[in-house]
Amino acid sequence: MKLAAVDVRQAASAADIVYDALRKAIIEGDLAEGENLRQDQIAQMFNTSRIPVREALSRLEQHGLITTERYKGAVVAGLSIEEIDEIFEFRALVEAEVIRLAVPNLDKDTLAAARRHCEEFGQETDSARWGEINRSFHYSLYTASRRPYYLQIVQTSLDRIDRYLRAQLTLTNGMTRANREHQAILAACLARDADLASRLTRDHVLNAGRSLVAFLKDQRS
Amino acid sequence: MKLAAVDVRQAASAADIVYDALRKAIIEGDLAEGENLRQDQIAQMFNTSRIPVREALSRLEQHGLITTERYKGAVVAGLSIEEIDEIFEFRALVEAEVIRLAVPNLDKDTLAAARRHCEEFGQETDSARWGEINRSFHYSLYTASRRPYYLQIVQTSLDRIDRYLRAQLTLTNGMTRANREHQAILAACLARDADLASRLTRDHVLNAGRSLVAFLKDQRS
DNA sequence: GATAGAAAAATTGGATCCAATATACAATAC
DNA sequence: GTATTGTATATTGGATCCAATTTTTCTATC
Repeated sequence: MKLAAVDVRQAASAADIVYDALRKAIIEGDLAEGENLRQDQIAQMFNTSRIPVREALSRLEQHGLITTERYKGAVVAGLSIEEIDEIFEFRALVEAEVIRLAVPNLDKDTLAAARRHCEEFGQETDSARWGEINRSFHYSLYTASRRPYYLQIVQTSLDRIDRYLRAQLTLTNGMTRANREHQAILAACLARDADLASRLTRDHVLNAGRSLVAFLKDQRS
Repeated sequence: MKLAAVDVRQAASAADIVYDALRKAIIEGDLAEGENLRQDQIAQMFNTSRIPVREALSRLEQHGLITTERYKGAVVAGLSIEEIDEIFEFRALVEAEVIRLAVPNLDKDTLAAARRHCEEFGQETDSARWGEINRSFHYSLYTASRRPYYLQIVQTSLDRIDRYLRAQLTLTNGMTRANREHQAILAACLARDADLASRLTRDHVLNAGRSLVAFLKDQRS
């Protein structure tokens, strides 16, 4: 007899499942900013009690995706223009460093995967998938930095602003610029030019931030 | 009638209280690495049920201060040398940028407060207080950067390694070097030299990291 | 005495129940 | 008609109870 070894203890708890689902829904913008998250309602959706829901909400609050008020409940967190600006500035700092650390470690397979994501991004017409492909492209390169702590921070930063980015990309045409910048970053990686890749990544993030902030300023006024 | 307005809703929940207490205990090293955290035991300590305790543990896990395994419970998280090294490298990157952004905004009062913390750090003989004073010194300057998101990240990074730093400072004499470096950083801030303050902060963090890693390598072998 | 297996105890995850608080709405005074 | 008070309902925070799982202890066997 031959069986694939599976660690059954990896089975997720109800709180994990609820957390993942809510995180995804918030990131993808399926839950509107300011929308109330009723514990009972969510519990029923997942056929569970409110206990795991509360645990999930508590975690989401730690990551800044929702805000809660005692006896009032949780609402999907909204970010001010200033907060969004700060997060993009932060991402530019950290991601520029991550790609710099990654370049020396990039192997053939990683670069090939990044190229695929890059092409996929350019060809995809379903705007709902851009956010995901964008992450895949950058992460495929970032992972080579071998800096799990950096990457975790980058992920929580991305989580906070992803919903805005997606909304903007579907409504404007920031895609073509993003695509061009992706190709330039990839080219710098292929040329093993860490400094250039770092500078381009920094600009890529800052451009996206500037473009998003301008979009939101217009939309919110 | 005239009464001072007080927002009664600020009252913390049981989960908040437990979270704060456990976070403090872990950061200060009162809970040994690998130590089991029994829900029941903690609940009794705080005269509450296990529900808020579980919420607190869930939050602590999100911040990397503990690790949990399904049906097995929570233990105080330990960091490998590599992880500690990475966190110091990350802190050096972010804190160097934060101080650079802070310098232009430093006013008289802030600088005076920083000077007090700096002197206090040099004079304090109770090693248990060094960690706290160290934070106060750096944060008094960092706050002027007006970057709440950066500061939040810096805080969680510090939280992760604080216990190791404190243990080392009590056993070795890294204090005198730290004190000298603090004075240099403060001087650069007084001279409004953002670049120098940034470089010195970067070196300060990297030096602390190198010193700690060397100490731990020796201790763990 | 050491070891494998079964029973018992301990521990966690989740469901249900109760208390505290907030919100919505009706009743009343003016 | 409007503002204020009281009441009913909805919602959250926490306690208690039950099920799933792990850890420990006991026992039989060698």
